[in-house]
Amino acid sequence: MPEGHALHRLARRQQRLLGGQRLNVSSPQGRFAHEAALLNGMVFRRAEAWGKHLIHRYDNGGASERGRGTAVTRRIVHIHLGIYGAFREESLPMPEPTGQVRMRLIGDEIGIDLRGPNACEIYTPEDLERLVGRLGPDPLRGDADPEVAWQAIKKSKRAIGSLLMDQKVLAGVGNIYRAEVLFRAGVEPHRTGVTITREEFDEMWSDLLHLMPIGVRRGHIHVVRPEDDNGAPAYAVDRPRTYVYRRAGEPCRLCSTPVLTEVMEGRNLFWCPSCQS
DNA sequence: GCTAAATGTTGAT
DNA sequence: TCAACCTTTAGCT
Repeated sequence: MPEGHALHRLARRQQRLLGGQRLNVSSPQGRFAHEAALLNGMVFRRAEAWGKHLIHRYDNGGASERGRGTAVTRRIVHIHLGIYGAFREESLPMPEPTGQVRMRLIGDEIGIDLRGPNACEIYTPEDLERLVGRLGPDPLRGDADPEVAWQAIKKSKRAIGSLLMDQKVLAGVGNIYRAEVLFRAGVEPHRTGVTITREEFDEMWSDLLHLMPIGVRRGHIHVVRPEDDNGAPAYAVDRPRTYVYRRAGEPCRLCSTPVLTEVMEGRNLFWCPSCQS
């Protein structure tokens, strides 16, 4: 599930479920065992997301109250779910792990298992600085500066469909938001960055500011306007959520032209050749 | 019940 | 350009 909205949603939820608690940390699978041993018994302080990256912050809790001489130990965990990675919450007592559980966190009232992540590792503050330094603005973070993305796009000869997926240009946008934002802005995905007007960029940026928080709230990407539902009743559970993503060959929801598909940046891109030019 | 593909990134070749 | 990650789901049968 992980485009940026999913990671921000996870960060909020984990902060709420585990924040301030002393955790039991383990790695039933073993691949994170050494690191888990270092974290075990520490206090989970914060969870936050930068683009598709999730950061957990721990400290050893209460050391500062004991006066000088007691060093506060802090640790940072960096998690990237990749395509397969997923968290699962379990009520206590935790069931025996099924499958490959890379990291198991047990708090006061709930446990969380992490499976199949692309990355799960301990970070130094410098590692985190380096990560954040190479990410473009994240529309879900209040401090995001769209100028950084615009400067990268306006002088690039790469396709806008590639640029939107590039985490150095925009952090948190993935294959679904790429296709849908281009559709909603009427921009043909093969156009190079230099051909994108400031107005088009502004439209896509503000659309991301609008759409991604909806993704965070709902837990999935939903970008189809009610008036484009083709009469689907408001109570329908399976209302269409995307205009073009994964709709190759199907009629465009606006003009009925068959949706096209092609691999761009190693991922399947979808667009309407009539609505996007 | 089985197979293929999937919202992503890194590091080796 | 490709393997790794190794779960989940959609779409068949």
